[in-house]
Amino acid sequence: MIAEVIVDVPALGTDKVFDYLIPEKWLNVVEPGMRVAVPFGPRFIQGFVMDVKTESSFKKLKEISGLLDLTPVLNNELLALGQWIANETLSFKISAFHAMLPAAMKAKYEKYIRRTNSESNPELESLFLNKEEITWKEAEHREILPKLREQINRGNAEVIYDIKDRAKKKTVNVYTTFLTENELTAHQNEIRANATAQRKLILFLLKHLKENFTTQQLIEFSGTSSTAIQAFVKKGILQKSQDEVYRDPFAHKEFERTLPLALTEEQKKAITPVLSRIEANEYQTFLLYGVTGSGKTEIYLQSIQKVLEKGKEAIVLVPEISLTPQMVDRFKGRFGDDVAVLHSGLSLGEKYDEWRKIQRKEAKVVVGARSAIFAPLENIGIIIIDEEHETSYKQEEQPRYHARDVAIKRAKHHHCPVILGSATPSLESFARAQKGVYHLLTLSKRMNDMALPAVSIVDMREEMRSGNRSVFSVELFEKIKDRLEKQEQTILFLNRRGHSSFLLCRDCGYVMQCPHCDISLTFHRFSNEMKCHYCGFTTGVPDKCPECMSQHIRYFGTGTQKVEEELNKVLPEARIIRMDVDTTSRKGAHEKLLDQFKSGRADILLGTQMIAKGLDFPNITLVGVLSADTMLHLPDFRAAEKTFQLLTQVSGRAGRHELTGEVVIQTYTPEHYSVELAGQQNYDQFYQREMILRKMGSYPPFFYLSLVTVSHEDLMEVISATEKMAKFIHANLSEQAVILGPAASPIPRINDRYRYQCLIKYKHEPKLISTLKKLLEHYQQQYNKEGLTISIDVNPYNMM
DNA sequence: ACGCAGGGTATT
DNA sequence: ATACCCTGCGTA
Repeated sequence: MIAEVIVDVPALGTDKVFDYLIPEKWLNVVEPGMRVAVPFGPRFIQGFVMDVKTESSFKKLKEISGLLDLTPVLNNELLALGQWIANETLSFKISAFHAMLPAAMKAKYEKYIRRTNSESNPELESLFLNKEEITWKEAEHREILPKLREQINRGNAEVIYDIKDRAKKKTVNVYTTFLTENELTAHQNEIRANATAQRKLILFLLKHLKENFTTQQLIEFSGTSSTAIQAFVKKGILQKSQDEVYRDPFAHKEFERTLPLALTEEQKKAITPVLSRIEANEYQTFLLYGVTGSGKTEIYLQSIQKVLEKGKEAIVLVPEISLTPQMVDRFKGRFGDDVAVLHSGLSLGEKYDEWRKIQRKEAKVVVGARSAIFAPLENIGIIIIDEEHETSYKQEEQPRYHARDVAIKRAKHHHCPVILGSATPSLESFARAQKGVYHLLTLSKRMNDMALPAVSIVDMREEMRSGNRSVFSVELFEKIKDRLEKQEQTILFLNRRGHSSFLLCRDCGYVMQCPHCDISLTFHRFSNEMKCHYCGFTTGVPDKCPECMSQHIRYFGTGTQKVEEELNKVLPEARIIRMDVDTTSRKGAHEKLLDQFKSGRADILLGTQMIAKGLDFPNITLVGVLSADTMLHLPDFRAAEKTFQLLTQVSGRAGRHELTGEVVIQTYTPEHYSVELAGQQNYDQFYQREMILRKMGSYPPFFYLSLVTVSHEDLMEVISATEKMAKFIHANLSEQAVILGPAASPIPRINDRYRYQCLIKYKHEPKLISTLKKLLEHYQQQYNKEGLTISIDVNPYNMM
């Protein structure tokens, strides 16, 4: 028998199956979806078995050299899904498969040189330093590779390729006695009278024949000692073995069980079509458009309930870590141990264990970030994507897939519904719902009929004119003070992204730039350095302007730290929690800070992006957005949409319970429709206005986009290569396709490489993928020879 | 004539 | 990706 294998080499030339003989001993073991070790050229690497067949057109086949799994890690559905993703996103198949599995399962290669001749030989002794084997790295370091090669040729040594997983299964030692009662009694009589620990242990074992106990359990239950256990192992009374255990990230957490809540009329109306699709085993994508606080989660929970009752499984996608603690509480509270959680806050090993729990069918509900869409469930009854509009559902590295597309693909396979939920749906999804491609479900009322918070928009230019140069407008400041007096809580939101604190000379306008990238350097207070966020370049902070020598060189762009300092100055009595990358990078810090705020041990929660979503605390009655327009001016056609979504989401944090909420949005562009309409919480009108602009600009959802970015050290090379590519694309697509560019990328240089791009806008281009594939193949030689890089993003979200 | 570096190429 | 082979140039 012959296996078709995709090898672990992400390159154009190897993105196809290679045939290998299946050795006799594994004839009935090797199956599609398993990972195997294969000889590839002179080395050994990992590969995925695609198929098993009886004949090959290739003559001299090599044998599979090892198995990495005993059961397939990818079932047929996932195997096909991976190939589909590779094709749609122009990625290598191997990259797609890696994206579908926990990182722990990505192969780790280690190379050794082993001594095979054990006869006394001074040269071998000196090379191997009296060891059996040395690592390749060590040999390289000691510069003895040529000598070792000679020994290998003489047959005195060999190269060993070791392929391992990145994380191991965690095991504990367990002990069992397989002796009979009589045999144990015989042993009992031989134990010295003063060996109390041993006596206790044997009495205990007599009552628990053939049962498994860990060291801890034995000591605890029988009052014995670890020495006694070891002694029994030696005597053969106890058998030691390894038991696999899961690392449980929630081991020390109790989840309060909850029961389904009574649904409102509106919720009932929304859930009915979902339940009937679940019942009928039919695919349908629903767009659940519900204002913040309208009870979308309860709809998710009760839909899943139905799915579980039918004996099926569910996937729930949530955007990144930020809302996971609260979300996890709700899902674990309702479904207990049936829930597996996959998110980036878990360690490599923890993720691996959660994944295996799913694969072994020990979990039925998977809650997780983007990659959880690949959960190895075999009987999916529903897929839910919460905060559907979030851009984190698009992976920005190869394979550049969108979890929404994958969800729909899987749902069609499993004949089950998908729910896309959002208070501010992406224009793409809302337009599809309008067209009837998705089924629109609307929740227009907040639970308990709470009013939406009152929003006031403050023009910061006015503040500036009237002499207020603080980051707080008079109105916001007064309101914060008011909350402090009333002992209510405030959230202050600062969107630092795209507006990091850069260094600007007030006299000549000099902005400190990265010498390798066309981007300004960011000031890092913690390390007191200027840093480039793209290439990592770091330099000291100048005390005068390098251009004009002026002393008036200042940091611009207000960071959370600066706001915290200012708050401390003007409101020394306020207890502040700051949440940003710096304060939440430690494991569990996120949850800790939120708990602290929730329990009322702080008055103000000051933070970035991460506090915009999902927070639901009863005592928050004021939300302040310090500057609403930081992302409005990014070179991105979705800038207005992102601003609207963010402002609406943040505003939704206020007054979700008994107390009414207020929102203050500070902005330099109060007249912009995204700011104005977010203030009114008017999605529908925003949708109308934005759609007109999208139509005029031929942008999604009216047109699809694909972005080709070319980079090279030489500017002229990039321009001419990109021009050729634009022509090539143009020649291969229909007349309706619009090709923009070549034009310099929004960040024209990163890491000393110039970047040019070419944007393709199209409605229906069946030949697009094949054209882009041809393009990649065609320019491959150039790519190799001159260091030209081509990257293609089909349906890009990040235009940079 | 040999040695080494750099590029090109195949990997089942 | 990576190990290997080949070519070309430099040195002996």
